[in-house]
Amino acid sequence: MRSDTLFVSSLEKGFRVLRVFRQAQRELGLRDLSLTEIAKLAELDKSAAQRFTNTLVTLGYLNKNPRTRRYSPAIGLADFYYTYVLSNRIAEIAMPRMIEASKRFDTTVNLCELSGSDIVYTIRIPHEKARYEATVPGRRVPAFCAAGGVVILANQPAEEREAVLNGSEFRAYTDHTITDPEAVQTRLETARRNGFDIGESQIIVHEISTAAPVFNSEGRAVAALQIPVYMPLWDLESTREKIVPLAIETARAISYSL
Amino acid sequence: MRSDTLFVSSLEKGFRVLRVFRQAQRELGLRDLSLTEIAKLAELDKSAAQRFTNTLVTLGYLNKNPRTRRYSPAIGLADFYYTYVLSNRIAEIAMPRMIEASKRFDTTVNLCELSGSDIVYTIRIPHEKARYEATVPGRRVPAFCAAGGVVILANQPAEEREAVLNGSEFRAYTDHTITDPEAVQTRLETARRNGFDIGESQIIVHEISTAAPVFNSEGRAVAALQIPVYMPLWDLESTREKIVPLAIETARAISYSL
DNA sequence: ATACAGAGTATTGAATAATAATACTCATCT
DNA sequence: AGATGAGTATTATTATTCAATACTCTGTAT
Repeated sequence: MRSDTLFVSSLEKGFRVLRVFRQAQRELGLRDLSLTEIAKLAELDKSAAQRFTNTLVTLGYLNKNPRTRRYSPAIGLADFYYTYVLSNRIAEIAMPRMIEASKRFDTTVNLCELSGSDIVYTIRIPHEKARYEATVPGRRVPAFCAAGGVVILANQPAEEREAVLNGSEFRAYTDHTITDPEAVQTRLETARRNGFDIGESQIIVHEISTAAPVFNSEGRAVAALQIPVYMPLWDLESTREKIVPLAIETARAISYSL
Repeated sequence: MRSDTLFVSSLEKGFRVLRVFRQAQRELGLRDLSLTEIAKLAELDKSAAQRFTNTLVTLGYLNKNPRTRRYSPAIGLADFYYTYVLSNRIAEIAMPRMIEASKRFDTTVNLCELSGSDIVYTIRIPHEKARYEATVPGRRVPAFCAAGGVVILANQPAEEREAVLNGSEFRAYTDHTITDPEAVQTRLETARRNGFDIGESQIIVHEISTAAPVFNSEGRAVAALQIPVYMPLWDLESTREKIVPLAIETARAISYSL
């Protein structure tokens, strides 16, 4: 049994400070925070907040505006994403194929991977104007209702799928989100049988999201190739006819090269 | 004078561990590392390396392969990029304009910002197949010879520009890289006068890199809009005729909305 | 104009988290 | 079979971190 002496709590506190900026964006719509706000959100006392923010500024991961004294995430954080994607072989293999796929119908093309009960969009080829947060990599959305999450979960061992679903909160993001547990299961079964999933307005209203699973050499779904299109330019029929084959074909091309 | 008691050295050691993965990619071509390699590269003793890697795995920022016992960057690191770009107002304003610009001639379009003596590509709209590391955000390149860096430096106060140049190593990346200090200065002056820069094969052979500065409301260059095109499909003349106006126009549109 | 409250900064003695030396296990190589 | 090095686990020591507190500054209320 691993001992707590192997856990460095000061490091965890430092990351806790970084994470409050994401929380502030999501819950408060704030791009920057005062020291007192950071202390509260990170559940640290004032001098701990002072020490950790000072350290993060010195290391280049936070900026401090000298006039307002408010803190914001710094460009040094982009280094970590770069480090991550450069070690991500799935992303490297997918990238040229996604760029090519994006041109077929002038659509955005994304790669996503499971993380806990979420999926993370790790690579994006933006092609259409959409909400800013849906154009940049790194966004997390719940796996149970996102097309990319559905196809990954559908193609996993049953007990792993159940563990993820049990850790999920089946919350509605739009009026169309499928949250009934039986309907969620049916959707997963259909996705497994079809080899793709189409979600309509599950997270973003008017978005038709098509995804196909990417398999590794052991036959395990490790990622999903996802192509969002938008009503009214696209409808379910045109998506089935054009986007579904493209998603499946691109996902397969990636899988074959893994 | 700020005291060292405000610096949390355990936090710095944790980040030092994360940064060795980037170093391993760059210097050793390795995607994953053993505990002993991490200890060496991070200049930590074995049990410190054990404690920090264990903590980073627990927090979701490193993966440990149970079979090989090697560590690699984890998807949790993408959260930090997302946090950073969501707080980056320049990127948010730039994104739809970059997507649109990308379609004009079917080219990649990038946004970059100065960081130390480097520029970091913070947003990329990939459009052509290129080296993988040139298609994902987060890549750092030296500002003195990259077109994006040249136009940012050219439009900054003289003492800030000199500070960056003095902190730069004028190293050649290709046979074409301009490294002579006088030639670097001439290039900066030309870029300032022209309102754009074109670099040919400065960092990547056969790449023609065009950049125009993005100004904030105080008239300060805060970013650059950069469009790479590749020989032999493009040459200097067609780049001047088509890409330069597009870069300037897109950078201006971004500047006007800041 | 003045007083007050809260945010932010700076200091420091004490506590405990982190250090790092070391023992042990296991796999690989000779 | 024995040696070596990587990795894991343990623990006494120490110095890093904690957190209480003093001080400064700014904005707001009276």
